[in-house]
Amino acid sequence: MNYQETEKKWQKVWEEKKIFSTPSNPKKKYYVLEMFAYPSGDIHIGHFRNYTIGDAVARFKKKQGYDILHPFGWDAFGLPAEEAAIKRKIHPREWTLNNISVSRSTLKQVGISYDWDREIITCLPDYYHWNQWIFLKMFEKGLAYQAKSLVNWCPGCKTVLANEQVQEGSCWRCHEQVSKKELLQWFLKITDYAERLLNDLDKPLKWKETIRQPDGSDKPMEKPIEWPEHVKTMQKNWIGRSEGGKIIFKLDTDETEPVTELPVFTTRPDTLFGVTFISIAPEHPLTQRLIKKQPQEKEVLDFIKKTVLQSEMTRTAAGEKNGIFTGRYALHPFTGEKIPIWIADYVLAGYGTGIVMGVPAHDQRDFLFAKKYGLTIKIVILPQNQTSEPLTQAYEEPGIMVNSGEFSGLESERGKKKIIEKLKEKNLGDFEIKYKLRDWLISRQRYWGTPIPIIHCPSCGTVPVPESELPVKLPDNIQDFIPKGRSPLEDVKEFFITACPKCGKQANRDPDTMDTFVDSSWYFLRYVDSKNEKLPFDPEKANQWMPVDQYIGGLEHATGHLLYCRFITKVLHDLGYVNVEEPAFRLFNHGMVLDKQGEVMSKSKGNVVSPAYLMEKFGVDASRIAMFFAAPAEKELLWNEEGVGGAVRFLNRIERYAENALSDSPQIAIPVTSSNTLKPSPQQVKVMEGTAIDPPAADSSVHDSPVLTIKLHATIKKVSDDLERFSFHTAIAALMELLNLMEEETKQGGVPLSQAKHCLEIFTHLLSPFAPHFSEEIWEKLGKPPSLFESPWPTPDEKALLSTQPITADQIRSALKGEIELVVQINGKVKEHLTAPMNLTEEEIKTKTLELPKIKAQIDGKEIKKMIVIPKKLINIVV
RNA sequence: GCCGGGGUGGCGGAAUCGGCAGACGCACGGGACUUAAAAUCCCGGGUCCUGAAAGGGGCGUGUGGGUUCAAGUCCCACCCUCGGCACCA
Repeated sequence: MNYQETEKKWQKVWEEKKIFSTPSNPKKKYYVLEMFAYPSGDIHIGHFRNYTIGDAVARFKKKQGYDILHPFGWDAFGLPAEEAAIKRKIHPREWTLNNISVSRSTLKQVGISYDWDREIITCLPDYYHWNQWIFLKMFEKGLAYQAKSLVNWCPGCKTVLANEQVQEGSCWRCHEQVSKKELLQWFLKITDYAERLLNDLDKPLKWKETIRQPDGSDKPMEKPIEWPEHVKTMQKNWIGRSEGGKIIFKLDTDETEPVTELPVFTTRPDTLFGVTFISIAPEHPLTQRLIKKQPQEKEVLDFIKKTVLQSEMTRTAAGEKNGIFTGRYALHPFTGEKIPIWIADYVLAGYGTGIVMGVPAHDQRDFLFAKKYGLTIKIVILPQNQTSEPLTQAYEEPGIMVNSGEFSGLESERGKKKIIEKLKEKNLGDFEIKYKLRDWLISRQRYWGTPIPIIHCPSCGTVPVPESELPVKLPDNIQDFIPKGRSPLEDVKEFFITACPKCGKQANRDPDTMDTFVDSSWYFLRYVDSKNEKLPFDPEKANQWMPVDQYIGGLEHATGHLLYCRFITKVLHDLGYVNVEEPAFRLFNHGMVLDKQGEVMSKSKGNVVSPAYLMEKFGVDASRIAMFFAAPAEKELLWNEEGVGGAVRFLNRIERYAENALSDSPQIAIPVTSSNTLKPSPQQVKVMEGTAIDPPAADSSVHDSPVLTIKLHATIKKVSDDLERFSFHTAIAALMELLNLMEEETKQGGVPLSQAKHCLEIFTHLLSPFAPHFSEEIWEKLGKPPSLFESPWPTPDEKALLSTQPITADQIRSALKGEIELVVQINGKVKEHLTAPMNLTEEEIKTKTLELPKIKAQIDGKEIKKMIVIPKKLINIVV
């Protein structure tokens, strides 16, 4: 088969017949979505793997009768476009759109079943218009706000970063060490949704009725999202909920100072009586006031200066903790005792209140700090039935409270509650829940992004751009993309200087652009109505198609994109634009593609494999089969070209079988020399012992091979189940087994032409999600009308299925004789096999087993303690 | 340090509910066909011991223990490895 011709031929048919167009009124919908692509050059083999998985799912579901939505688009804003612009002196738009057209053409050539009519490109105004719209809706609700705070600053990219974009203290993109800066920035209030984002990971949610039940029916259902457990766990850790309490320590003051409160957050209120110091983050605004006019003022200021300048990495690296005494004291809320206030570098300004109560006996960090500076260590929790002994490290487990006034003797878990309750009465504390999750910082001081639709007016303040004036277009005429630490848009006067929508006086636009994760946080909703000019999408259409039934992408987005898109979906839900509360019902994470040595593919290493190259060399279908077969889809794949040979051979064998089965005078099999030349030479037309498959018998007196029939139905079941659970490699292995048996049986002369054809037909259906072009071609050769993808997926005949699965040909043969092969073990070790009629009683089986010569010999003289008979499986003799 | 995944032939991997470990394939070795090569087809293979051979026996799923008639699968402890988080009070 000439694969290149075949590929083109069927891609054209699919397009002409609009096979993959989305139906407008879905009855039984299925939304398959792969994460869209960032267009940097052409797509690579990693993308190819991702999209091929989605393609197989979409084709399988289509054949099962679902109305499919399977769209694609481009995550087109972002820094690399600017970098390219600086390096090559071309406009980011040009670079981006060029890459899109190259990548799109590759994707079309590999025949992924997208509905290209719904394609979206986020850097075009008809898309980012709606980023701005969503931003304004959130601004109205108080979910978008501007605040001055300590934010992550990347000196490499010269812009701020969201928490999710800082990895091990470095920038996710350029890997420079991230520092902290205090800046006025825009945030989205994801923390308001922390509790829901956490709960909805496990809470049963109502889904529309078209999601299929395991039993095949289509009932409404209530169940939690089906996401991999590790993704859920990562999100839970990221959200980081902790229950505890807020406790107020009052500053020890004289009359000259106002009453000052030092609130702390703790998860261990039960250790309150063990507090021997208070520590405050160096960045905390209160510190400056505390130390004013203290004798050690200068030293403390020096310490703060030094610490704040250090990068987060060095500060948090080792266990070493540094601090300095402020000279001030706080008062214990129960005892009134004076407690020294320290400034400590291990206290984070951004979490809790930025002030911590130091309990060295029961917190390892406080312990190390106290040891270093010679502070008191006071034990207030003891393990059950133990007496107090000097500690070598903090005791952090629960226990019995001691030295805790009226609370002594209480079990610590109960004590937590009691202490807070008492403090609440005294107005010195309350129960509180804190999250590690911070609000989502979305402003970026860069050009290539969505302009923030806000105008800053000297008299009216922060004014949103009216909806009717959207989109605020990104200006084209920009000279300089080199980052300077403030947005380049500030230098584009026509853009930056504008009139205030309220008072009409001269005002400035907000010069920052949005984080590109805003674009990807709702794109799946745009696909349902990608050309809408009035709204980001029609709610009715969204309710028809949402949620995404199957989302497919890499694990790198577990705490970034996958959290943001859940957040924005909930916001849009609350605003009444969509019914679902979660964007995707099922999530699948595919593994990465690495090179032979297990190294990540990258341009700089020069080890990138392009789909275009594979297409050229092996054809799309053989490449797909090789990729599916090489490793489970969720695991990483070490790409090795040698594997493709096996895939090519597999397809050739199918083709050869088809040629034999379908030839007018099926007398012989013809060895195929290469996939392109199928011309039998006279020498080749010679039956050679062992060289070829004998033809399927045309003679109708030959009866169907029952072994093959049973295997065929077992394979239908196996492949269907495997597709459902994303086990593509075992599905292909099952097809290989079937082909092996088809050949073997045919060779024995036991397969009539009609059965050979029937097998091939079913085979073609089962192969089609993996090798779509090839399957269409065989389908056509079988005399079937195109397209194979309009023809339904086969279902196994239950009567032809054996109860035991999986089954080998030999097992089927025994079964056909009404016999079953049982394993005979002695003390759990396999010694013999017993072939016996299927319906023997346990007693008969026992007798037969003991008659086996080998078994007789082995148990000779030993006492049989017990015999265990597992019906249809095995006999174990215990001696 | 904490959380999660994983460890099975030369390699990728299979074993879906505790019941024949190594399906399927790659690479390899032998053979057939060929002037030759390629292609194709056939055969082989966990490992050790024993035997001239047919055969027979033992050991085998990271390590050590346990539960069970039976463990790759369940439990406990540990080692290695990959990924995430990392002073979150």
